[in-house]
Amino acid sequence: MTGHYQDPLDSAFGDEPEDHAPLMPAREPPYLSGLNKEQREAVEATEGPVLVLAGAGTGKTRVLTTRLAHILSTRKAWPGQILAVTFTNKAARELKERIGALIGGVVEGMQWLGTFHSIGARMLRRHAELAGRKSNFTIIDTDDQLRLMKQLLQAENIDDKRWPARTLASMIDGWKNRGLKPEDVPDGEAHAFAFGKGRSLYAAYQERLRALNACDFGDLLLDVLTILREHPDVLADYRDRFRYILVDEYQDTNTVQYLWLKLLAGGGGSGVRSNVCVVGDDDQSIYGWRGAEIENILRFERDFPGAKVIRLERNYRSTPAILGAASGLIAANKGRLGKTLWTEGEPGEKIAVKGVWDAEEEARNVASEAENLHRQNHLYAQMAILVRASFQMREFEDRFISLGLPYKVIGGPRFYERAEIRDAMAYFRLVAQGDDDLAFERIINKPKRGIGDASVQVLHQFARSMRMPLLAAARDIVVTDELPPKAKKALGELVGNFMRWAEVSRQIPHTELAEMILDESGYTDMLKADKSAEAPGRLDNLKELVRSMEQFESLAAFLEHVALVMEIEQNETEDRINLMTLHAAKGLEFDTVFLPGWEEGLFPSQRTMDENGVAGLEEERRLAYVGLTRAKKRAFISFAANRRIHGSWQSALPSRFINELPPEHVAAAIDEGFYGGNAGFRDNMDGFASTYDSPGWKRAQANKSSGYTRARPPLIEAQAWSVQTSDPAASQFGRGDRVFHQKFGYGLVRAVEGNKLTVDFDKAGEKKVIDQFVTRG
DNA sequence: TCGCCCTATATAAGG
DNA sequence: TATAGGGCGA
Repeated sequence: MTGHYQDPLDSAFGDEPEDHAPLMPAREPPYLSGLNKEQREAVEATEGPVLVLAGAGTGKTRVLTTRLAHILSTRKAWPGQILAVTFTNKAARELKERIGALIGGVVEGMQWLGTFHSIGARMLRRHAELAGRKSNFTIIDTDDQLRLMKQLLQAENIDDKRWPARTLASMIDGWKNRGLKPEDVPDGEAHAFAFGKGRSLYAAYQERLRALNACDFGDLLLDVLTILREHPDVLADYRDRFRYILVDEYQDTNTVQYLWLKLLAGGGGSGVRSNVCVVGDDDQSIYGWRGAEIENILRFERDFPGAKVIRLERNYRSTPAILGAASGLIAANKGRLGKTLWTEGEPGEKIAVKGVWDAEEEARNVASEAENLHRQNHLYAQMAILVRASFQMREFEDRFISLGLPYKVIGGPRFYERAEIRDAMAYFRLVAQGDDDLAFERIINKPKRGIGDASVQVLHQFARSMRMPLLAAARDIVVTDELPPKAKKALGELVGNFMRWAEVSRQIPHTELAEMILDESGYTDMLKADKSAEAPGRLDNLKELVRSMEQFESLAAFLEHVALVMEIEQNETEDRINLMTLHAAKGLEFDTVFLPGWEEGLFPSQRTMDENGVAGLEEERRLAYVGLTRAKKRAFISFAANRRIHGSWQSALPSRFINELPPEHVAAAIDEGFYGGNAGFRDNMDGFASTYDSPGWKRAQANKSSGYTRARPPLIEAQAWSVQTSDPAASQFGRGDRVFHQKFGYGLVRAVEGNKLTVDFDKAGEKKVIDQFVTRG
């Protein structure tokens, strides 16, 4: 049986002619065998611009690696003549490893295979002087970025309560993502921050970075773009060098990356017909909030006239049922390039959709389902729970811990983002580069050595007047009487330490140096004295940090790696269930996928819809599509009628995405007891499918999304799903009423606010509930 | 300068 | 509900 899903938007492009020259079978290289027709075409179409639309699970990575291997083994280019860009280090690593496996041995010399940022850093170090920097510039992290901006706001006397540094940081990031230098920022946008100070703050920030010989992640791309634009000789050199260009996840490129690429690839009427191949899937574009422009991929054929478009549509991952559900869902989006994914085999299990009372029950269900599968010899490692927001993880973790079910969280705070690691890194950075003021500020009083804000201010003043970096200024200030004796002594010791560390750094291995710094600075002692629960873990992390330094030749090499990679590799052999956000799941696959929290407001996220309207909703829908297509064999979707968000209870309707799943691929269930004591409704509702097919349900959905007349749904839905939409004035309860709630029991109404009641429950304490969930008691 | 308490706030997270 | 950061008293 074949699942074949017609996509109504599929006619956006015509079929490609089959015009490639057939290879002689006898001489066919082994790596080509096993590729399907389209994959093979994508591998062999090496010349001219190519867009490979790779649907979920269609063998994209295989095509990418084979294509590169093909170019190398047919000697079309040397490794150093290929530019291959990815978004994540993981993807870059995987490419490198798999090419090696294909052509035998390790690939040497692919120095231009990497992330946008690592390639940007490489280029910028080569031409640093053209961007007004020295080639040993520091790459600052988001912490440093924020600290710097706070200083700028303070210097400008801007109230950082009203205009938080975070907001400025994200505005500047946004501008950099769009390739805008301070002078390019449109007036209107510059005025959006602190009464028109946005642009000058951006300029001041850049000025400070330059003075610090530092740059942020955005600069790694924007400065390179500027250099390529303003120095035709440099551009010509790179154009000449890169015989083949390959970009992975093209739908995630932002404007700077796009402009950068277009310059290098010579698109847009430059007359150069370059061999640029971009690979991506418009249906999996989920990073608009990070600056990604889905338009880039939609527009590729116009940017590179005569581009060949190859669609990979045969899915090797999921069952027809899963693929059918996902295809049906994504069909609701407009403005797609359109693909018709298909697969072979038995239809497989339907998507299980289940409504539950609250998040706790949802977690109980998922856990017991997982245990069931595990008893039937399914590996936990082949199961994943994909949530929209990380706060949803808590319920699952609680449940797994109490059951002793092994789990692991993917993503989340990364190793190099931990405070203790950043502190240690700041010490190392400062030893390597004495004028790294941001690092110095970070650790000047960590561990506490009696140098408070006041002393730091004095030091700042002094450094500024002497036009010196802070560390050098500290060395000078301790022979004056500018500082109080205590601070003066402490600072003197610190400066002495740094001078000594810098000295011995030339003589001893950097791992030894690292240990010396951590011990002599008092940092390890501080953690040893710390009796909090986290302290031992932090000490372990520091040990791990020193251990990971061993793989690097020098301190400088290590620092560059950390700045760009931010993660530490860990080998995983234990059988554990995976818990992560939907975003973190992109590119992964599992036999079984649990998709909890499909509720209006949570998924699709209300905030995204408020901020970005239909485009936001469509991105949420793509996220749902990504989630579903992670599943190979089975998917479980659930939604909870009630959820505690930031401590207060909220009720929600099932996600509209549930309604958009083709019914033939869905098996729905309502949990027993969902209607609690409300006997009489249960008979109508024994199958959820009948509910959401019912006219009442459709009407409720229509009212929900139409936005204006929010009619109160019929009582039956009101009871079943609750509403956030009922008339605020209509609460039938008043202060002092005695009420009963299904979950919390009896209580006394303390306050009424629209349809929200604050109830003091006898057992559960004070809670906010929606009036539809209580009855008179 | 340190530490405690109070209050404001709350997606997603790559490099 | 949890946490982070600011304000204020010792």
